[in-house]
Amino acid sequence: MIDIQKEKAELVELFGVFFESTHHLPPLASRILGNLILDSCKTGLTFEELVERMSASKSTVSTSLNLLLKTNKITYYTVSGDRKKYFKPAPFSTRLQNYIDTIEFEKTIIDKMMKYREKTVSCPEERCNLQNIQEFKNHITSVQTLLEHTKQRFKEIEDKNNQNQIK
Amino acid sequence: MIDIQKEKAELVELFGVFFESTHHLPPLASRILGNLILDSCKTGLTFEELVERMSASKSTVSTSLNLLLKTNKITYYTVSGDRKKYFKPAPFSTRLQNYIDTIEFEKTIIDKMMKYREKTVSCPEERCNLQNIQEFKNHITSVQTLLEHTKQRFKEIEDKNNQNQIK
DNA sequence: CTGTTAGTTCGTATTTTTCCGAACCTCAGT
DNA sequence: ACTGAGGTTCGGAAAAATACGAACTAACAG
Repeated sequence: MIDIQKEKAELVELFGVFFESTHHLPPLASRILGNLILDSCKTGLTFEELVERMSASKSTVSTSLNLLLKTNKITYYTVSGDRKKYFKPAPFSTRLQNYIDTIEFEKTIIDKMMKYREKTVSCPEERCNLQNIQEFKNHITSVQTLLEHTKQRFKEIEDKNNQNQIK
Repeated sequence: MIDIQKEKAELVELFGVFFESTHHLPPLASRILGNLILDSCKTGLTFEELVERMSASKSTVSTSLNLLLKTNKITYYTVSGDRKKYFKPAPFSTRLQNYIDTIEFEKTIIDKMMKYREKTVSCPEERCNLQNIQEFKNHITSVQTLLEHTKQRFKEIEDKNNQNQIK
């Protein structure tokens, strides 16, 4: 029993470190997200449960949750006749969309860079480099397509699950 | 002329914002990386040139460059009989490797999570969720394979270029 | 209309990050 | 052995991020 608790704590910590560095999230927000992911399929965690688990203040938990909501990392649902919010990690389709958006942004920068470079090429090496950049852009476009495809698959699964719950 | 300068400054800034948020880099390091990328195919920029362009202190530029080197975002080469270092962005193959490593880390976390979850499943929903996680893991493995493939392609191009330079 | 639950907002304390300048190091030329 | 170029290292200042508590709001229950 105590081992399971410990294993869970270590996992939350691992997720924490991962989210802090890859998603650029504050420590507490990262741990909250880790906790939600580990308990995701259960009913979801309430504000108060999180305050207790994290042993953090209400204000910080509130701010963190709002940050996670704004960046589409989590969602919440409510039950009528109950004022609590039940927080869950955002569905995979949404999380994948975040990556797609990042790549989209990267592509617009690359386009601008290529336009700038075309105006300023001064040696054959630079021309060759431009080709490489185009290759790189093609590559991230493939990644984007792959992400889009997976997102669509998850979306279908998620929609089906939602319909079952409504029934 | 002045327009080109302005366009370049805007691009450095765009790259700066992008690297700060996606690679979690300090402002100055991000701008340095942006500058190196924009001037990449030329001879590379020296320490002093960077100090001047960034109008930052030597110490900060030194620290930033070492950070960028340690995280494999840039490289440098030297010319014999010249003590200067010429900094360039790391080749695409190396930059792609960074993403591959991140995904590798993510996979180990997912594996640990799945082991934990298998021990603690308590409802059919959770079992379904586990399947989704497996699907997600399969997805990021495909991304990894795609990255690996592109990396290999760039590696060949880069090796060929290096051999030409030696000749 | 009073109390309670479920949070939010705001000002501030604390911690961490980022950057700087001064002193220092190292190698090459003289 | 002295000088200068090309950096590095270290202590600290300034700025930014993170978390906190107290006061507040909004909705509902009695």
